[in-house]
Amino acid sequence: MSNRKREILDVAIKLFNEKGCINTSTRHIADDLGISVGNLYYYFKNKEEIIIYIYQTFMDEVSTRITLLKDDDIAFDYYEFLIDQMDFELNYRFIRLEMNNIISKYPSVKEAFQKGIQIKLKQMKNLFLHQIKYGYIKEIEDIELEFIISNSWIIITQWEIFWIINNIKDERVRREKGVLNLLYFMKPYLTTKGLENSNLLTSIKYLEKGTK
Amino acid sequence: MSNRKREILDVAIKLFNEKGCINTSTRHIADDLGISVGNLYYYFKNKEEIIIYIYQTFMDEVSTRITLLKDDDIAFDYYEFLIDQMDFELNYRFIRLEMNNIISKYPSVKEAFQKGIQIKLKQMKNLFLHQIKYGYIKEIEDIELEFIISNSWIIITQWEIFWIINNIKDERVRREKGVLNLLYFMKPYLTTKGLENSNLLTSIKYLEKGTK
Amino acid sequence: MSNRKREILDVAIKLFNEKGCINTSTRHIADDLGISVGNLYYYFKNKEEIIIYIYQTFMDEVSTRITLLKDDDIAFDYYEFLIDQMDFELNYRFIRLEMNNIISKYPSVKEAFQKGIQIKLKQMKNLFLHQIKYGYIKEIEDIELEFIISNSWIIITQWEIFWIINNIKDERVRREKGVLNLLYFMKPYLTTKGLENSNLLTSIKYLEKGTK
Amino acid sequence: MSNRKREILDVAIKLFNEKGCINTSTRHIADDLGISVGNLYYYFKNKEEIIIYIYQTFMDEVSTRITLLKDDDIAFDYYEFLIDQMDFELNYRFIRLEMNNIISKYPSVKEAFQKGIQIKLKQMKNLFLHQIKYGYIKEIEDIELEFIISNSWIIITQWEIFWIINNIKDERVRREKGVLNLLYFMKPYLTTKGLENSNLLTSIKYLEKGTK
DNA sequence: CATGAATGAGCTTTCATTCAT
DNA sequence: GATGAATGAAAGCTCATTCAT
Repeated sequence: MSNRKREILDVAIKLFNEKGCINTSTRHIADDLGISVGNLYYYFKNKEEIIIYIYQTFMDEVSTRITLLKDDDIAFDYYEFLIDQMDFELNYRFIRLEMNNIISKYPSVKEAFQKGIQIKLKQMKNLFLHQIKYGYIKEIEDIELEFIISNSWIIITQWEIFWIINNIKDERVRREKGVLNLLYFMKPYLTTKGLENSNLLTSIKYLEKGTK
Repeated sequence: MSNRKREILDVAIKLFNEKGCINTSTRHIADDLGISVGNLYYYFKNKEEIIIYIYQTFMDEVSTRITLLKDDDIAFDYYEFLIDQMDFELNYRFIRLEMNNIISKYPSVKEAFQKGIQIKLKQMKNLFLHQIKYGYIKEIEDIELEFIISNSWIIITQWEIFWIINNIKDERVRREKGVLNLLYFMKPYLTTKGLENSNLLTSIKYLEKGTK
Repeated sequence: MSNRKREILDVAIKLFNEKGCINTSTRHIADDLGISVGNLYYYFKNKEEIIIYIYQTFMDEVSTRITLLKDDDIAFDYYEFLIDQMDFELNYRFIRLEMNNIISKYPSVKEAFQKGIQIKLKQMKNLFLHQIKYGYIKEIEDIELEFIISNSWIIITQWEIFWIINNIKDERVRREKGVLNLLYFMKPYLTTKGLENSNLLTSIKYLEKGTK
Repeated sequence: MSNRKREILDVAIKLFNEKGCINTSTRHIADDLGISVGNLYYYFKNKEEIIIYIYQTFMDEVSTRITLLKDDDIAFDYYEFLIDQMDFELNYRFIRLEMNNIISKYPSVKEAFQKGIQIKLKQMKNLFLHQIKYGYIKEIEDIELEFIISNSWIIITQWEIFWIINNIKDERVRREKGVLNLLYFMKPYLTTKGLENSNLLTSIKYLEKGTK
């Protein structure tokens, strides 16, 4: 990918996160970069394509970040995973926050989202099954597991709007709250072994100090 | 409130839910009602005010719907409450789905949202404390309770986007999935007494049949 | 139709004829009239609609101009009909001259054109049949008649481009040449009775003087 | 002319005929050929020049195609001439169909057209005079001949728009109709000798079968 | 010869809002 | 109360053309 294309995407991501994707015009992006609109359209055939490229970048980064769990008796590292994950997701906040508006305005983006979500859900299921197998997470019936996973997805992607409305203005603080949201969500599903051997509880304690 | 004002709000709500708030123009609302744009602006000074009024209507209805729990030893009626609650929330879906865009475009709406969320959270907390007091829900430390409640809010308000992206096209089916999301979310917090005496488990079973 | 709507159409017709329909932007029209573009779009939902309205106006005027031939033994008045017809057609020159470009850019205009042409062809056929019946025009086989009529249409609608390229700059002179094109085209089909009793030959003579 | 220049013209002609000259961008031409826009502008200083070159190519081919009638007593071969002529004109349809737009957008193209038309008219006149001399076509006064020739030009160049609007979608069928337009146009001017000795009538019969 | 990045003006269209009547 | 004409800014996008390399 050419440098300029990268630059456009970077500026677009920045502005989308700052002001919202819907509220950011192609001219805004061009102006911010100091190029002409025509030039922007030389690299991308329309705004939809910009969004799709951003989403692909996002998904690519997601893939490289996957904690590949080998089939070993090892507890999941909640802290590292979540801090890392959410930190990086902040760079693409607009995707979660404006998902519905984006979908209804740019239909082909919806397809990209649908593919992306399938991958995420599979990864999450594998993670759960692994932790169940080695006794870190309690046995769960399959149908319940499906809903636990969808609840995880909802919390992972939608926590931020809650803290925005609750007027937490510091992005970093928000993110820590978001991590706590997920840690507390997971807590009841852990076995005694899970609570004793994973870093879930210590992570909670560590983050709660920071939050105060 | 004058009849006309009410009519405008009703049409606005209808269109916002159908096509999205951002995609619905003031002219569109006026046309649908069969009045002039000028007249619409006689009743509301701008689009922002319409949204705020809708949100107030929404909050008012929320209040009247509150299951006022007396201080009695009685299990919470999950089924009736959630079905009723979510059914009614469908009438204001756009608020949840476009929350972020609305906030960033109409800053004064944010304040209304902030007030509204405080009320909701207080209600939810009372409910939890009541059920804990009578042994239907496990004892929970205060800080954990805060996050359980924020997680509840996130799931209650944000479940729909998950099922939309997962291509569940029937609104009714989506809503039932949403109810299941919350029921499964609550399940681990219930005591044995809670599981035996509340209708949470039977509600789950009942809804799972329908969903298939 | 409101005055403003009429004004917009009039300015549009003027500019379309002067600079071409394709080369005239909606902003040109608005500027020429001294109104805002927004206002123009208040009256017409898009440029296509403007064109269709113009074409309808055109066809309506065509209808009122139809020489309704009763079933009497009377020679067709070439002069009055053609001078009148072509004079008025000058006001809508762009339709003939840019037909192909308009059709390919505004598909729904094509349908309007198609309907219009059918009416025209029917009228022309009736006229021929009437003149044949009373011996002013020679007997013609049906299939030949079809092609004579299509040739008439081609000449009636497309003569102007010939005289433009041949550098006849005066619109009035061009029109007289156009009339002569059609008179000469008709000439071979007239019977002796036709030549003696209609004003075709005298019209030719009259116009030729003017042209020189 | 360099090969590359030729290639550009060929692609331009192809695209102009397919999608219209006005609707074909320089970038489109370059892409179709697989060269850069910059390179295209190395060979032609602007789009206008491309059109002029195409028109010159067109006129050159016209010249080579001229049936040079020697001063012999021989009937004109309508069929071969017209099929050949119109077949080849299909390759430059856009010139006839968009003539007016092209002229008003690219004024210097107009001059080229003007020169071209003069040549054509002269050829046609020679042809008529030759056939009159040997009694195939009736005697015609000079001024009438001028108009017959201009009518021929109009029909030869403008027939297609009629059949396009009449929804004849097959190019080949359209062309045959166009040939018939001209054959029928010529018919009344032929003498008995002309009708008996030329292939005009047989051509008509032959083509009418195909058209049905 | 050839590339392809860059420009800037222009296009059609939408929309919240105002205001004279 | 009610109308609806009017505004002007802004949106997404296209295109002929230029120019450094």
